[in-house]
Amino acid sequence: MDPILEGLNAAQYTAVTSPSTVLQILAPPGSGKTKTLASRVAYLLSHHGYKPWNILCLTFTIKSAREMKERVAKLIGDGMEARLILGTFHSVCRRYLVSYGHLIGIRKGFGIADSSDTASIIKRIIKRLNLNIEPRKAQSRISCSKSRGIGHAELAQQEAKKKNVDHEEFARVFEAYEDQLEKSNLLDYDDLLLRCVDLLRQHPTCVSNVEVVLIDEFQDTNLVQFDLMRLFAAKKKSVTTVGDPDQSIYGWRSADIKNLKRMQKQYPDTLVINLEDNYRSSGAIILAAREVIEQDESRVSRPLLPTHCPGTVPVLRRLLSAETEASWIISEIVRSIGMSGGLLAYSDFAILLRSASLSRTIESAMGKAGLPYRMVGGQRFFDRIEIKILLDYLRVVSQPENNDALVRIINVPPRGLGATTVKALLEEAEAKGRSLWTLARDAIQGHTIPKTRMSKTAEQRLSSLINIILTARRKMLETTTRFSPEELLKYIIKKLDLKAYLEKAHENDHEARWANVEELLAQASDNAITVDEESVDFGGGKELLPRIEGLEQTQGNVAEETLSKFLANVALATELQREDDLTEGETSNARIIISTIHAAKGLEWPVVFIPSAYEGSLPHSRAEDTNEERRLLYVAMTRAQALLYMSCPTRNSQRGKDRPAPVFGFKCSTYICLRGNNTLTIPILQKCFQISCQQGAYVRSQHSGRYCQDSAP
DNA sequence: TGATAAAAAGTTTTT
DNA sequence: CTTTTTATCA
Repeated sequence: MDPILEGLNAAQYTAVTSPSTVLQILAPPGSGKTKTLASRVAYLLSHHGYKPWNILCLTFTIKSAREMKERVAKLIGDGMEARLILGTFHSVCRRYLVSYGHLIGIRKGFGIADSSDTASIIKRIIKRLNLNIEPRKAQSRISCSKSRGIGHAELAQQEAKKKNVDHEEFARVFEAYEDQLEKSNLLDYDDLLLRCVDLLRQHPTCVSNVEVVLIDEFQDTNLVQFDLMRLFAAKKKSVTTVGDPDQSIYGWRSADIKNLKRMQKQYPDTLVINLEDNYRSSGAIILAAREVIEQDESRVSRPLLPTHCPGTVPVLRRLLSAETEASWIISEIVRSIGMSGGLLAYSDFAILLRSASLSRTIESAMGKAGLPYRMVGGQRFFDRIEIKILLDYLRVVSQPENNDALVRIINVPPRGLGATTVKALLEEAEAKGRSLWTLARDAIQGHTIPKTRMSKTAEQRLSSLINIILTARRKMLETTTRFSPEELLKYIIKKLDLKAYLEKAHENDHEARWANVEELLAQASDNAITVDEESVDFGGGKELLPRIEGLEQTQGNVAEETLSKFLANVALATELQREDDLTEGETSNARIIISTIHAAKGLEWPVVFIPSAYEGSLPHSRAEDTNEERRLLYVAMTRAQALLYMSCPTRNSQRGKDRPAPVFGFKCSTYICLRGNNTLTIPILQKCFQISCQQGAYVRSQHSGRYCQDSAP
């Protein structure tokens, strides 16, 4: 039997081998979704004779792109996987825009504005226009508009009819924002997709080679991504999507579940295949998870069948405080490892959180107990201040006309150019229609004399900054051999005397910060940063995208593009793979994982904890869609293979002093109680669901048997 | 005008 | 408990 088809069940086999050109696979948690998709790619390659460079495979996260690639490699090998067009929506779009952006007037070497860039641009605009919209709101609204394919021009038209002050102000912010991005030659996350849609609409030949499009996590696509799918598949109209409506947890990012139906309408001969068997979790866990998801009455019922035995029943535990909760989790971990006789390792445990900020108590308890852990999600490595400084320097080297990056570094380390001076310079540049960089450079070189006055020392220091940038640029452009951003970083660090600056500015923890800098250097040098598949062979002269007859791809300076790609990868990377910190003989995977639920999607562990499962946190108090929060809990629960623990503290010490937990109409004492035959009723998401509990699971309770009582003193 | 100190306010999830 | 804004001083 063909090794590609080995070990597939009937439904998976049908999905992998289906001759239908349009396929919609609905795959609940643990049903072998990625396996099926990877097998289909392998099958198409080996049985249909497709060439890998004509297959386009889109995912949402870098992690799943990587996994996809590994799986295909395992199935067919032969280096085929490296030649697939495979990556996240954003990275693939970036690739097309780099190669063909010139066709729709996108300037060479554009940068990517990450969410903090976006935030600061919007903040500045609102301040300048003297509006009183909340910057965060404006930001999400802009992104929402864009994800529905509505630009500021269309929006302005719409708003003209509405005649609403709020809307009008928003439209102004939107326009100014777009204008600012254009000026700085930046594209934000939504632009990457939106402009790629423009490109493919106007120049469909760019993707005329594409024979099949495959999309993972289809329930997370938004309208623009749906358009992208259509456009990518325009020639052969062959599309395979995999997804699960029950795991749609990105509605807040404008993911539109209607895309499933929309796809069936777009391609009338869509074949829908349901995978139903769960190979991941114990029967009891599936049962509990199903009870949660089935509370959603608007949901179309689809079966999820356990293949494993019932196993141990999930546990819900109510505890005094977040601290108690953390130490309970730790004691459970230690106990399980002990009782399993070493069968379970640290890496078999995961703690999944609604919000990253909840990790604090758990992390500190872990630290005290000396358990090795790794936090996934939360603050990104690249968001650390010292790293951002360096990256901003690189961005200025890459694109000096990026005003925002320049503003952020112009007085770091302090050069005597305070807010007022910078503001004056910016206004002058604006008035002259030049970038801040050009203005400053010409001023220093004596071509023009700026109106803005500054002190002699400030002028000298500014001059040295400009020289650093100019020299760095020259270094980069003159490089003909292998170039790595590391050299530039080293040069900048040396010139700035960054170490001394960090020691002065962050007395307490400058060592940790310097370590981060060194980490960044390591990442920049060994290409580990190029998490994105396409970047690996950049220097080798391999083509980014298959060459298309009669279409010219942008060719640029190799070093310049390496730097811009490095920066793009940083902007698109969620986290950094750190395999190198194996301290004290531990292996890097011998760690307990603490993660947000969102970041845990697609993963699985033998033992999963879901702390802070109380109303206000899950469902989150600021969430708009309770059903989505419910699905979030469903996703979290279905990460567990053998043991599932949920817990909730009765008190909340987030604001310093102990205070009763946010109630939101949910009274622990009323809802959490042990009924006659060992059945716990849990108030999750307004409706109760029941988990029958094994006798003895609570024997170690401080409240010997009396679960009905509120444990708060 | 810029740096420092004190006060205030703010916390969802991610490409 | 931390980060960002505002008031004061050099």
